[in-house]
Amino acid sequence: MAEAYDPSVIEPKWQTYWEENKTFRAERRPGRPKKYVLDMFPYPSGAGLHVGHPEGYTATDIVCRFERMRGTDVLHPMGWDAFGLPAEQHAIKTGTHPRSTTLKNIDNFRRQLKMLGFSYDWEREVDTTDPRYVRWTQWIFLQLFKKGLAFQQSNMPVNWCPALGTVLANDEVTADGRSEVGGFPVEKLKIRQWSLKITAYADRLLEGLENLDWPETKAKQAHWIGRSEGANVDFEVEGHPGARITVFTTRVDTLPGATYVVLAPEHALALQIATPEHQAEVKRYADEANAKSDVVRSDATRAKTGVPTGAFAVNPINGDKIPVWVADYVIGSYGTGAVMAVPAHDERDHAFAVKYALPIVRVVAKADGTEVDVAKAAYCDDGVANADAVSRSKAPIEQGMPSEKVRRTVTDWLASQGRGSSKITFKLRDWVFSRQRYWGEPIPIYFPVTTDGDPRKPGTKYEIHYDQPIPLEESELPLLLPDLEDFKPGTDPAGPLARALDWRFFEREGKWFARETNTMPQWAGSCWYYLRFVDPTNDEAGWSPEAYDAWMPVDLYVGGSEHAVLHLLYARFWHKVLFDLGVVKHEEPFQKLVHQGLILGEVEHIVFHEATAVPGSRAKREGDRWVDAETGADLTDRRMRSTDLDNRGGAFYLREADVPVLTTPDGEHFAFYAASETLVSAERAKERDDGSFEDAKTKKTLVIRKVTEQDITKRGAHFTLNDSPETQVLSQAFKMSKSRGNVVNPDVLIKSHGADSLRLYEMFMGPLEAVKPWQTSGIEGVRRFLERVWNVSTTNVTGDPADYDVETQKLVHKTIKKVTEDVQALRFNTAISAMMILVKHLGGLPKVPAGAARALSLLVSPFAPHIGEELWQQLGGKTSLAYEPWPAFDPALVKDDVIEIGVQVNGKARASIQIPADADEAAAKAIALEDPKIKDFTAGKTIKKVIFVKGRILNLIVG
RNA sequence: GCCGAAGUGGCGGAACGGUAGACGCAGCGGAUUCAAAAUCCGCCGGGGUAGCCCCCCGUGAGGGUUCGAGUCCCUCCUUCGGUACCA
Repeated sequence: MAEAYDPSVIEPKWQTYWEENKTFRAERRPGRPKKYVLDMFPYPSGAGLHVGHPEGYTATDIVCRFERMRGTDVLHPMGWDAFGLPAEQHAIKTGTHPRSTTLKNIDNFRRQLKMLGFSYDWEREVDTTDPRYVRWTQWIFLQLFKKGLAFQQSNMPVNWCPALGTVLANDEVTADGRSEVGGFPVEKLKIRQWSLKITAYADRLLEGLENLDWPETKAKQAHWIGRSEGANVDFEVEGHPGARITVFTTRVDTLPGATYVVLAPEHALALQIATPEHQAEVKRYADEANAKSDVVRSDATRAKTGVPTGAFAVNPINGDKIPVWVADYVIGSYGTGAVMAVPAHDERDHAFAVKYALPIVRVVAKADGTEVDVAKAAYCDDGVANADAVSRSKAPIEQGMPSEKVRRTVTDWLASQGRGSSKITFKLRDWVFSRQRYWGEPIPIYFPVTTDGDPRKPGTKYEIHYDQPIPLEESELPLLLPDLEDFKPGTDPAGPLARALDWRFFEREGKWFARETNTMPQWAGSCWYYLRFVDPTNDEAGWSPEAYDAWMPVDLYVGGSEHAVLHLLYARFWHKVLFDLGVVKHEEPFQKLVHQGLILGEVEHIVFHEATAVPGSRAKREGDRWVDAETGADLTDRRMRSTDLDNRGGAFYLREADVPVLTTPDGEHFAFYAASETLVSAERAKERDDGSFEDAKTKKTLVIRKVTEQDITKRGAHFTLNDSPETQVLSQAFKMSKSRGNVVNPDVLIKSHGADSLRLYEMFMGPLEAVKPWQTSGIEGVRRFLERVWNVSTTNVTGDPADYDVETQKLVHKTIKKVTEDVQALRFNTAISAMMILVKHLGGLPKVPAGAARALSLLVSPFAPHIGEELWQQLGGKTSLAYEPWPAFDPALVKDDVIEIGVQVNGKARASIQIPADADEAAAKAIALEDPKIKDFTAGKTIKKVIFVKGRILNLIVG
């Protein structure tokens, strides 16, 4: 008896072998096909790998190992997207330099990935924070700058939190304009920002999607780009000969029905044209709108508000004088920041017109000419022009003219009058590219400084001329970050780099200059890493044309769908810019894209109890739980945001119960609840944003209790409690999160079951793209499978061809066919089940043919490479099987001579029969009619019709 | 609201328009064992009948197309993801 399967021995053995032999070094050999298979490289967080990483990485690894065995040259690299906020936050807390944190985390990630046996070419590892990498990120920025695609905007509104000394993203700001962390006031500050002109590529980014083999992500990007065709129309303003309001509309056919014009609060003309008696009101309204957070402003369910300017615009199509309003439902940054309002045919305009009693004029009828009642709701569909449209228009509209034609007619007429033109508008905005942070690529730009001395010395007066940006010479790259001691954001929105005075200011030929202190966003490094992988150590260029030709484009790109829009759109944008520069040769970088599905935690069964809030002062820590100091009862804690609490002179109270919470020294608030005996059925429980649950009716917090499968039974569509069959239980898999405590650690699983089992299980869970709940017992199932693979391949193996029976040969070849096809289609779960069937069969044989065992080790090796290699060696392989030819199947052996097909009578399955594979209809029918069951169903009836699909079905229609 | 994906046993999931539930997990029964673990074998949608034959029902709901629908079409419901005063 051979030794037992022990992954802890064979896995390190083969990992060392691959490393020492550089088994997976990517090389191009003449005359071979190539495949560039790319994983989205990770941000090396301190938490290490989670089970989501190996999912996509195993999928690509299987493809790569399979392709190598089929003679393909494979590029399969890995690297680190290593700039980013967590390392910087860690630095602020601990004073550890982000570089050392980052390097430590990278080491940990690399160790974990190597333990999983991925066939990366580790000589191509890239790190976006490496100066040799940063150099070329900055080089690309300079190209963008020189093409005018990187530019500064001086008054980009940002969320500035003075208390935290930092700029916040929109989702870090609460609805009432405070910081999510700490609840400090947030101001809208207009600061100078770098932007990239991605909008210049909007059309090409949209068109480029067409021929890509991408999933629904294409639709998401198209939606994000948001192209709309319409027209700009100019309205003159009465009493302001120079002023002209340009509106963008997609429904220029409704122009005769425009009864007022609305400007965004930030529109430049708003204050200018407001009449004296309306000035103050317009100003107040604009200020209020500006103070509102974007979250509040974009809440479409909010009632519309607005104020009149007192001014009147002239509708160019009929000369009508219509009022000009200011309202925040019009967005300043989309279109022209002004709309013509046609309440009869636009929902928002309708709601606004009803509220402020503005006239509603109907100019579109249904296609058949019938008029729609627009008193209650707008009619927004296309239709035909009605009589009013004709009478109210100087343009040659005819009654009954379809909307599409009216649009062309009106646009042409406006153009001829010089009052409008057709226009295409995009939702896509330019990409704000600067961050007021330390741990990012410095922007390789500096500015002239006028000063009365050395601007590095305190008290020196100086002025930085941001309007005169100067790019660094390419030879001066990379521009590296200065070493800082203190990474805290300060009072200066220019960011922490502004404090590195020796770095920031420099003197050249008697003149002073100041470097840009903003850094690039984390997206920058990931915008081109796939290009660096083809030539990772090149110091003459980001990549050479030869290396590019050898490997690009990326043939398969696998990563999470959370990057469906931003990363994938930004990278495509840079690629197109590089294409225009002639340094890349394809318009699109990623040919085929697949998103692996999220892996959720194990399913939890949850029972809800009514709860009573307990004052924070009574909560006592006991081990890792909280108890009520008075009653000794277990308490459930809930972390609260200060904005959800009542602040009474510095003491925070729960709103729902008027009970004080516990506030920790670092400003976190915890509410506590004691469970009551009263159960609440799951259909009444509603999950809150913070993960806690409330009663949908009473809005009161519910306490949860986890139960096991033994405690519950499925009744109808739901699980209910055995002890209380009316109480529904919530059975749900939640997203893995530290706070929920349902995170599965790959290190632990590798230790207990081995990397091969983990890889195999993740592929066996279900389709790659699907969201799937984790099930630890499932990994034990695939572990058993690997044990069986091991046992059939190491025990009783016979080299005698006489023992290789035909049935086994057939099954081996069918399995080869199935696995080959499934791997090519990325259907790994069904490929594994096919191998399970083969192993089951081999296990039942008195002796296992060596040919079958060898085929099995080859087939299993892309999925579970360590056991594959080990068995291959034990079966006589002299070297790694990584380049062993993938087994071919014999078509003759895949076909069966006798097959089983179903027989239906009147479309209902009644029996199955064995027939020769090449049997024709008559033969099949004859055999079927001999079958006793079929005889029963056809007895005394005539066969009216026979449907026969060769190899599939026989259907007898009788009557 | 809009766009997209998906609803199949106790659970994860299979199924070119052709015998629904492959494969695995959990469960049940048996073999092995002094015993247990491990392993191996068998059963495993619901109901009827009853042991092993067989019949009926069954892929979110309701219609439709078809000899035949989990699969195609229409309407609706639910879940998940994205997005949202975008004129």
